[in-house]
Amino acid sequence: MPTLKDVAKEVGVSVATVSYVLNNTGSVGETVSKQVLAAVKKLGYTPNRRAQAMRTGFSQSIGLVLPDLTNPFFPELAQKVEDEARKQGIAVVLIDSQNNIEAETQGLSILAQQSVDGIIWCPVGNVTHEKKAATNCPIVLIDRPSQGFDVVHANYRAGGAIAAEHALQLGHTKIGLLSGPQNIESAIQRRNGFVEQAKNKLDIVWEIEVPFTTELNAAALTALASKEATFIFAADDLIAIGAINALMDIGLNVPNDVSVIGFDNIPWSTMVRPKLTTISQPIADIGKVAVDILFQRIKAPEKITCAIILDVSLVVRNSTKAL
Amino acid sequence: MPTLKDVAKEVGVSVATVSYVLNNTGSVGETVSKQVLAAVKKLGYTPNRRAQAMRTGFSQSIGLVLPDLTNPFFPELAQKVEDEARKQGIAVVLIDSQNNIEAETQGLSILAQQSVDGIIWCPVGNVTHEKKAATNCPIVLIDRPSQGFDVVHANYRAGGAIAAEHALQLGHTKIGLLSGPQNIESAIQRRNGFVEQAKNKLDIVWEIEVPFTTELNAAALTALASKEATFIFAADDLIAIGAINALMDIGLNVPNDVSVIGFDNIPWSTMVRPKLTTISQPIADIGKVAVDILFQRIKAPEKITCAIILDVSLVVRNSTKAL
DNA sequence: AAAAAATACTTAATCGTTAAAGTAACGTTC
DNA sequence: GAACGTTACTTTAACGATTAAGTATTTTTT
Repeated sequence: MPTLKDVAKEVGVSVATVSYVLNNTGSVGETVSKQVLAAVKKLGYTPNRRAQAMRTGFSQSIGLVLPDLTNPFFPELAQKVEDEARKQGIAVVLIDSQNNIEAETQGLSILAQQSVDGIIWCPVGNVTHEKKAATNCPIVLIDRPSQGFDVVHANYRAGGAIAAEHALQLGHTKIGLLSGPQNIESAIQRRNGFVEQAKNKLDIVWEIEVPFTTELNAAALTALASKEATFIFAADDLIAIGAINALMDIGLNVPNDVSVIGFDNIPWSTMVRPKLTTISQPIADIGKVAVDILFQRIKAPEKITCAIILDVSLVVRNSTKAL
Repeated sequence: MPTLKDVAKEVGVSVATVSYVLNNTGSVGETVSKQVLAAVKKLGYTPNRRAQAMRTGFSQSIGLVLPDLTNPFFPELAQKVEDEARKQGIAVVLIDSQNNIEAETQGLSILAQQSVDGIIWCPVGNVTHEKKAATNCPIVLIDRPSQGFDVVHANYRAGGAIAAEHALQLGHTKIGLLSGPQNIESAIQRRNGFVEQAKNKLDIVWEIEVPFTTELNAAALTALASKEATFIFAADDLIAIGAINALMDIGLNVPNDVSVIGFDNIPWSTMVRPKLTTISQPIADIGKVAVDILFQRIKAPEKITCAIILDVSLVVRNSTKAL
């Protein structure tokens, strides 16, 4: 790979001059400037980001730490984040913790070693300020807020409330709750949003905590088989799809016997039958906003943290129906 | 972040000594050695990979270039690749070209700038040796072979043949082919494997080329609506799922009226109804083998390229049925 | 016991870049 | 025309690591 030195030799100037031309700093004559640019093109020079990072402290890379790429919410997000970063010439270092705290910690350490300029992080464990300090760079959380950190996420509380309102509108009163992991803030808020809106209006006949996957646990399957609920609020689309399949497996029809609503509006929600009624999050927007905020923080670190909460909306498809 | 210098000062030795201890090179006394290790722990020193890269030429990072993370085949692969790399302390720089050649080229250029040690690449366009030269590092292709490159992929040809055999076994003779993009080697081989095995035994009544997505084009929808075929071989599971939905939308039942077989065995193939009969690729193995080969090539560049072709198998579920 | 070899370090050069400081040459200003 | 400012460069130090080469000190060999 050609270096500044090669370009300098080609033109017959010092490396400093070449650097000045490329960065628009210092003062360089027009003739030399053009010669340098021509040589850069001719040799196919591109800056060595590692060397640049050593001098400037900026590696032109960011970290993206996700809990599980096999959850279809995240590939979409990752795609958007990578796209926004790439457009600005920034590399994205991916860590998939697979919902494992140790893997996540190890991943963050790798990011610190690579000295990324910032991190977009959807945490599986608790986010502590020591963990932040260890990374030594700005962090923007996504999906899962934590005190004292910048965060971008959808309005989960409102989403939960909208789902409850939808149940009400359709005349349902017997509600089953497949709430997500209640140690994760975004799952807590979805649940609480629903429960608050349901208060005194809807009857929550059972509530089971399940992970964010299509595989329901035994308790959930038992609850579904009890046939007590006519409307099920699932904490995300994966759970909803798992529930629909489980219901069909025991001979119940969705939406005729039971209505099911999901959360996220992942691409697959239109590919399953019945198509899923769900609360739509602006996944691409979350990715874009997270990158924007992170780049801002990298340029100018900020004491005051912000929480960007994006609107959600109800998408009615075929998995819910009036009683 | 603490540096070698800090550790050296803490112990009262030179940076060289610290470096020798950490790399098990040179000769260092046991007492000093222990003191250094203690100081490393105390200060929480981790090597600055950027600086290391400048001296040694190895950045402890690899690139992963994929065509589309929203195709569920790739997140699984990415997860495995990242996992294998992380276990060895290697960072993975992700590029999602979104099936766009320009984005891919730009991504490769970013990887070159970041001086990754090697690249795992599922190419959207043609793989030329100039492109390889521009990256200046070993490359292992996945899924899409190209002359003169190391590659890891499943036995597509055999997979196609197995699918044809399955159709034959079930007594089908009128076949519809939803072949994937015929500018992509892996799609070509899937098709050819099927067609060769079908020769003189099966009647391919129509063949439509569609992209690797669930959205079928107009020609495909027309072909499906013609009801000429009783067995459809889709080039991947996404296409198969799209086909099943399209068939159901026009009132045909799968598998009673039409059988559909996919390819890949993505996790979603069990979540759609009917569950998908498909040709299973060992996705995780592909990821692991690709990483292994790449690490080998990084350690010792090799002139002779290899093609690792992994076995596929038929997974019979509910989307195919005897005529 | 003197020479040679091994041990345990330090010094200093280097990777590719940036940027502060230095240096000519030229143009202004009074 | 001397002093000053500006322009257009070059020289050099630094970032954090590795490693060849150098230097004492100790150990082994003969």
